[in-house]
Amino acid sequence: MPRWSPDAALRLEAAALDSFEEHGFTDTTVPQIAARAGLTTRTFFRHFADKRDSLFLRDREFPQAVRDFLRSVPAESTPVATVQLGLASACRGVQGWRPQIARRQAIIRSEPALQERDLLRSHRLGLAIEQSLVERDVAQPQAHTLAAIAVTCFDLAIARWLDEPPDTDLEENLLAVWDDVRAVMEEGAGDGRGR
Amino acid sequence: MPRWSPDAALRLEAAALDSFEEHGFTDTTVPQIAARAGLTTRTFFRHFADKRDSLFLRDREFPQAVRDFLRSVPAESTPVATVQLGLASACRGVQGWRPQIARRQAIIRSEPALQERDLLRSHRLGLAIEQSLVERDVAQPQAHTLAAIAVTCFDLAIARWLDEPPDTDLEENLLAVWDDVRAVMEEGAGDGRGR
DNA sequence: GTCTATATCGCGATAGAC
DNA sequence: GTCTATCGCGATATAGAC
Repeated sequence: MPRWSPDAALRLEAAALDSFEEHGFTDTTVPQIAARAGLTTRTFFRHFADKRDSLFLRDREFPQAVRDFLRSVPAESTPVATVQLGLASACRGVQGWRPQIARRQAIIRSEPALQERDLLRSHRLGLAIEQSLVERDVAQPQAHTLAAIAVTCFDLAIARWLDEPPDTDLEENLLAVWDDVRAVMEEGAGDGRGR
Repeated sequence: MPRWSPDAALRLEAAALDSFEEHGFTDTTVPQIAARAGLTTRTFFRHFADKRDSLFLRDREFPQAVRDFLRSVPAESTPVATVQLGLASACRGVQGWRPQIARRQAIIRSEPALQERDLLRSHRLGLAIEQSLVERDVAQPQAHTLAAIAVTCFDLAIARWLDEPPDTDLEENLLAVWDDVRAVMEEGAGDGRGR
């Protein structure tokens, strides 16, 4: 039997989520979280950069997963189609985590510091998409913009999804959002005075 | 003669910028910044939420200025045209601050914690645009998306502007970026297989 | 303005895995 | 033995309470 079990980060994440729900983010101390996970404060900080970071363990591998998936999309696929495929894949990856995501969102909403950290999550997702597009020979500015649009759609779809019954399909939400965005885009493609 | 001069926040901001450039962000302490501005640590925290915040004093009034400007745009203007006018106005407001912005960007790039704070700046600008659009009876999701695109364009234009000679016009950069975005949008308006 | 909690992190030691 | 994850102690600065 090992002296320490190998899932320290996961236990810390669970302990943090529970603690934040019970006492609120600010009134929870790192020693409390660590103790709850059966670990020390020092160990907490070896796994997480700060208290906020403990809520975002799950998202660490997400950008890489997106990059990996986008690399598997055929080169003939247009940038927009590629991004759509990527988002659909991301939806499938996220679909099963709805309860945890809902719990986390509730905590994030309650704390500006966490909202800020959540922006970093979005930003990193955008960066992964942007880099993947550049790898596919999309020009930097276009890649940047398209990635920003994609992230906006994704976040918007998640927000709507969490407002709906638990069995709703995230991917369907995403398609609906994408259509909304397309409407904005088509207006934007004109001369600014409608088409 | 007042016992304290009325520009405490401005002096602290300048002191912070200088200190960060000299010793780096992490190696600069708040007492150092405060002393340099001839003030106490306590006073620093009366003006700024945290160390990072001292670099973003200028941006506080920015969202409100954008809101005010957008309220002055005629109601007949389409959402996209309105946003374009708003960004052009923002460009004019920012144009004069190029040296300070360039110095700040260099520091931000060096420190992940500051990059995260910078995302909050973008987010708040987006929020101001989104809210202004909703006030003009644009539907929430469309307003959200259009605001995200606008912020993306603005940030991209600033980034390009800082890479170019000091006398370059920011507004011209913005128009160029907007055209790039329009290209992406037009492809996005199709069936995902190009047009 | 002063005082204090606690977030954060450097360092050396330890204990199992291989 | 070497490597890695953890622990325990201690120092400092941030940030907020009084």
